[in-house]
Amino acid sequence: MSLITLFSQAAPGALKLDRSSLKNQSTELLRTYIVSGRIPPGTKLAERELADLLGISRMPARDALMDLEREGLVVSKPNGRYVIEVSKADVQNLLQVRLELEKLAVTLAAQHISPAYRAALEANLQQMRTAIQRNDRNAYVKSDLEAHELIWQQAHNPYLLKMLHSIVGPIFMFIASHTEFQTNWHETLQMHEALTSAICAGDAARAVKSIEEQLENSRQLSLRIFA
Amino acid sequence: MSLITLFSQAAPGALKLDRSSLKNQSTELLRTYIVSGRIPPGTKLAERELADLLGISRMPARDALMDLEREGLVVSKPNGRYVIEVSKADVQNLLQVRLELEKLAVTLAAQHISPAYRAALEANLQQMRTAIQRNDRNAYVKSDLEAHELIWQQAHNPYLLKMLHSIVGPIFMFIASHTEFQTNWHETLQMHEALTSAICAGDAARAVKSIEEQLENSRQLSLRIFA
DNA sequence: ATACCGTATATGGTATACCATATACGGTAT
DNA sequence: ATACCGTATATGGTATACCATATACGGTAT
Repeated sequence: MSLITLFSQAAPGALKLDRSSLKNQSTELLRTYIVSGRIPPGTKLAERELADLLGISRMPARDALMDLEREGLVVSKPNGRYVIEVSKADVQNLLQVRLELEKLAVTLAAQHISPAYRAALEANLQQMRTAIQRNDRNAYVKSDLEAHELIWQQAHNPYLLKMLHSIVGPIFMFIASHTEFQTNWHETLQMHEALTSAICAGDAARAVKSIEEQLENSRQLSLRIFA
Repeated sequence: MSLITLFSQAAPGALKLDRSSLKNQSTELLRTYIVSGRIPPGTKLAERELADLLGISRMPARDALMDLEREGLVVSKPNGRYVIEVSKADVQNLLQVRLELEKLAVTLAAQHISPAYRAALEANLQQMRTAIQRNDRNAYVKSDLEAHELIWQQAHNPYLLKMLHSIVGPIFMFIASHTEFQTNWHETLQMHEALTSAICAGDAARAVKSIEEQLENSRQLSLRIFA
């Protein structure tokens, strides 16, 4: 399906951009669409088409595409740019790297625990519980991402944060493009609760164990998708 | 010192670019100069100045600078782009992340050992020994980098490789900009030999231990620089 | 002498036109 | 019918002009 069709069908109102930093706005808009699966893997992304669609010139559109390319969500082929298609090996490799980075992140977060941070983690858990009660998938995914984001922030290592951001994009895109395979929400909630409690207790070892379980779970899910 | 002065003094011949892919050539040229310290931390990098210097238009120059910005070697401030200045905290944070990635890399490399790969590692060690005998600093640094590159490649995880590439840039830049603090070459060689032997034996645990020592050494060196 | 204000200047951002190259596609010779 | 060749077309790459904004700097009022 063409890019234009996808946009005009799904999001008639989402195409307005402020007149400041068209490049960054385009990047964020495209990233959201790609990671959420609304622009599916394999979609062709041509500079001119994108520029026309957003009502801007080729330059900011081009810049946005190059950003996403470096971010790993877009690949260049000799005849144009495309949304990445994540293979089985890709998911395994991505999760393998992510695991090590997340282990470091939870370890550092557990060392930097503070009352305010504890409260933020608790508030996030509450959001997740509410989302589950209401059966609100979007709210659930959002709170899930925010939980990790909180931990990454609290590690106080900007390089680690940057790497986690960049590796998580393709993983979430992959999961989003296979919504038919649902995660068990209650199970995930329990794992989040265990992780939060370990971090709040300053127990790095338990936190590492918890994140290992959580990502092993993701790995199993992705294996089922390819099976 | 201005960018133009730095270039014209040091490298009268290095400013020729082919007419294909000016952007990538500019990126590589600049990266080499920054990582080696020939363009020192804090240098201002203006699009127009760079374009004039290379005899190209602003667009490929701009693209190159944006590449390096995402790579972490350049930062944007409200009044222009600058070569990063690595603080004490930066080095610690960078090495902390690098350690986890390198541990994963040597573990995977040890699992993928093959005769051809063994030979490549041995050849690299020989290069390093020759460089030390000849007291050739450039050849030494080159063989050092190549040793790591070999291991990263052999891990067979493209995402890990990409991350290691991007994190090592600022670290090498930092070390290069403090050449007055020399590493002990023979000590480094011994550590490389130990690491190589562990990987060739397929002994992941020993390889991890070896890379830990090596990076702890780098950390101590950088601490001395700031002391 | 000092504080302020306004203009000059430098910067990155954006739009547009043109170029090089690779692909797609249709016509033509056999 | 098939293989080939050449042109049309789409793509990203590059050059250039203009714009918006932030800073620097000099003049002027007090």
